[in-house]
Amino acid sequence: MRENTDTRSRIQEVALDLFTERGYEATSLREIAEVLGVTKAALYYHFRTKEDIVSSLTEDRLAAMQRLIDWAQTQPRTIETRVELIRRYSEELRRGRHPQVMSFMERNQASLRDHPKMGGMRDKMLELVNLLSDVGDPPTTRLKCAFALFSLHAPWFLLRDQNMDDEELRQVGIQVAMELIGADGPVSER
Amino acid sequence: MRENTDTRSRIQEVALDLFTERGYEATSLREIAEVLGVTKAALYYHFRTKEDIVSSLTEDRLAAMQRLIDWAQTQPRTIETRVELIRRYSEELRRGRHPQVMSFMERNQASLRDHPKMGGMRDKMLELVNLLSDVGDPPTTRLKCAFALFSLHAPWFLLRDQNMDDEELRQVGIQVAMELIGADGPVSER
DNA sequence: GTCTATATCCGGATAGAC
DNA sequence: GTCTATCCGGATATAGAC
Repeated sequence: MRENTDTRSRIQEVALDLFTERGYEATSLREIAEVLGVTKAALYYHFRTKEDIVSSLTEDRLAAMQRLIDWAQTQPRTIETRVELIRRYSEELRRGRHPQVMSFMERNQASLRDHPKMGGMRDKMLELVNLLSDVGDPPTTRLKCAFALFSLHAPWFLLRDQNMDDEELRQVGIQVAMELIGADGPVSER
Repeated sequence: MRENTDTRSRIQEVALDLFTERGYEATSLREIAEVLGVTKAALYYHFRTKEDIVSSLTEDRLAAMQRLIDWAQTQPRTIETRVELIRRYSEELRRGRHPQVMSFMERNQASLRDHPKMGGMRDKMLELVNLLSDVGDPPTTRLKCAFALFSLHAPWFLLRDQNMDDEELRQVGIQVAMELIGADGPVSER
């Protein structure tokens, strides 16, 4: 584990790009190898299967989400905690390949449905929505909380046409998320 | 065109289900034929290619969106028009297979990226966002308008765990959409 | 309108040399 | 750590009988 040979990392990068743009199933290992200037067999030295490449891509993301959940569960269920949860979630997205990984999963939901790591992802997302809302809340509130999380990675593809840099997009996402959970601004409690 | 042989319609139905659940690329024509109790060759009588099945599935949806855009462009750019736009969009989703088709496209974005009909879909979505906002509006408003549209089909998969019927889910979507475009409720102009 | 049979191609994955 | 060569299965699509 954790053998960060340069090639391993390059494989991840190219695979993530192609999986996101052309689709997971539509991207063959041959194509990935071709872009890297190596052969399929070379990939199999670094990853046992195609699925394993996806696993390696999502592991960091899952671990980060779990840490966030663990933290939030030790905190009081106040609006301040939720604001901080949003802030920390968004902060994570500045590190590594997290935004691309989210985009990849977003756009390949159907193909990844049976992937071993996906169940965990869905559970963690649900858990985060639960932490952003209370048991008695109406469905509209739940929907808005789900959007709040979504809002933190959505700007990269929903606002692609505006030309804004990563940090600006991130701020837009945060602001809308805050409104959606009922902190700050006019989208408050109801 | 428009030969609504029973089988043709059944092919569409089965294909839509499988494409949505297992993924477009992962679903073979053999599987579709198997579920229907016919052979692959039978499918090729009704549809020239696999892509054509997708085209037939999305055509109604695209036409409905175009009608909506055409209508809105003849109206004043007021909040009342936007409220009515949301209402009509949501009303469409009660007819035919529209919600499933949206779900299918949502979950297979990457695989469908190069599909001929997809460019039109993206353009129309963008146009609708433009009709829900004004040129000078900040990016946060644009993001909220995009979410407003999304809110009209999202309940079906984001609120899957609550057990609510189609009409209840639709109402939840509408209410959140209204808040997001700044009509009704506390999520108003800002 | 549906079948059988087949052509053609390309996918993921493995074995074993270097 | 990367290569060549190859296996095996299943994909889309077509031809032509019924």
